Amino acid sequence: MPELPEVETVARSIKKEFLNCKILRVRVTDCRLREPVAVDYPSQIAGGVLQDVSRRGKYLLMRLRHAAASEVLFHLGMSGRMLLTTEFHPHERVRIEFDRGCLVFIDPRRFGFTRAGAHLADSLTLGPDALDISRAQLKAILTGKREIKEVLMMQNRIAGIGNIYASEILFVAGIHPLTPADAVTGQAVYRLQQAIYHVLREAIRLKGSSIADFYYGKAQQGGYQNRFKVYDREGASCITCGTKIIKIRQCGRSTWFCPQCQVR
Amino acid sequence: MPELPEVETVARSIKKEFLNCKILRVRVTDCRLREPVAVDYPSQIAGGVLQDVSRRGKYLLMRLRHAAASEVLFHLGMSGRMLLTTEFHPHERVRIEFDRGCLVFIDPRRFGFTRAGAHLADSLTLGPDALDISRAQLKAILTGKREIKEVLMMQNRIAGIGNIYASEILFVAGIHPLTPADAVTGQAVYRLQQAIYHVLREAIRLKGSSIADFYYGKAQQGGYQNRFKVYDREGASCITCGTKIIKIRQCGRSTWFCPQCQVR
DNA sequence: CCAAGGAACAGAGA
DNA sequence: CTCTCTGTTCCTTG
Ligand SMILES: [Zn+2]
Ligand SMILES: [Zn+2]
Repeated sequence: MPELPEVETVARSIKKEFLNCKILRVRVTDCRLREPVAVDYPSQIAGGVLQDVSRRGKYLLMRLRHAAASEVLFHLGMSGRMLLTTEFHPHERVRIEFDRGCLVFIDPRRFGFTRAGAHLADSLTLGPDALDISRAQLKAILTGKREIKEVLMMQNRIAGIGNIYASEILFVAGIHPLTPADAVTGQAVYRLQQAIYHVLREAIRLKGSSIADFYYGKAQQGGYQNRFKVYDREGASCITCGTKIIKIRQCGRSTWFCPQCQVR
Repeated sequence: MPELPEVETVARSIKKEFLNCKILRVRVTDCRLREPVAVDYPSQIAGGVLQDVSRRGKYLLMRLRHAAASEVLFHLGMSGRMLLTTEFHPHERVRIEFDRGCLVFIDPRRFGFTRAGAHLADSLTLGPDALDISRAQLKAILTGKREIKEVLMMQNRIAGIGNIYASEILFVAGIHPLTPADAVTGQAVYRLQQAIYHVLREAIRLKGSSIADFYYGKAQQGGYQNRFKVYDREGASCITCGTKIIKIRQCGRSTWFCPQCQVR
């Protein structure tokens, strides 16, 4: 799950719980993530006071005062979660103990990572954030023969969209996922921009999608998984026209769409 | 059971019984396998004459003449068996009636499948067959940090080895199952190649392993289950040094080994 | 530069 | 006793 809406949900829950709280202790239960957790990670952030929590694309950024490192960065990968709990979890990797409670990073598949330092956001080569990309910016990234589905997921062009929301957005925009990016022009650009905004906003409002055991904060579940229009609905009826939803393979990932409503 | 030696045994028994025999009728008793049996499966192979029976990794391949489909492919999954019998079996899924008798595919757990068509073997992304992998080929697949036990079971790297023979082979080679694949070098590669060859050859000679009610052909049993050196022998004494055999969990499967004889 | 595939990883589900 | 799929990203190979 951890695409833009899920990371946004997580960021908000952490901010609500721990803003201005102090980090007492940091425990790295298992450092073997996509990027190994640095040995000095705990000492870099211990003693820090949480000054802000924000999101950049799918990255989570925490700003600290009074710690060696001024920032902590997280990427949740495929299966990463951030829980507010004191209980131990089998796939727990990092535990940050605030004065008001614990924040636990759980990541069964180890595709996520965390890093402490300064100006960490600057090192990320991200395009404009999907939530507030302008129409001109969107138009500018729709270049080349790559398929539009793939381009929507290129974090260096537009940040925050992953495999679930790419399919959902293209359905709402009425655009066929195999369309070359540079063939998305005119009205379609406008529809795409609207679809990106509305799909992501609605998903954030519902606290993201909870599939495969995803939850956030105090083991709460999101609700967008009940609103999927095409994702994981192969063979089911299109909610608009009744045609059977099709699943195809695009650059190693699954894409779902309605062959009737989504034209090239 | 259906790893390389069992599938080889099954292939030989079918070839011996039905080579050049004609398929009179095909009945799909229950099409709900891992991959549903195609509706036109019976019509694709009825009338065919069995020209050859072979094995690719754990797959069974039958070549036909005079039928719409030139090949029939089987994978036995976890619990699949091929019996030469006229009697009905409770977990029977497909029955192929030759002029000389019946071939029945039985699969209680439904993890196997069968498919008719042309060039079916080409669609399988299998590595070199474990029975005739060269030392250079073996060396080439021993890359990455994955554990050697897991790599031996990756069908796209080396085809035919499953959970039973992986443990047996590593014991004979004197290699610890947790060793990273890229740390298996030099003499160990040679020992591994030899172990693969000899363990599988011996198992084929004994008609495979019969556990959990596996049998083949005319309800015959294999004999390799009486030769297991480590598989399913947790707590028993190592046949070489007397140390107690240990069972561990590796990527969701059980692995058995001798902590004394098998070093990293 | 682009495209495609693999690698890293663990669990669920068929 | 099996295989394929999954929310991501990065690297290598043409
Ligand atoms: Zn439709
Ligand atoms: Zn021993």
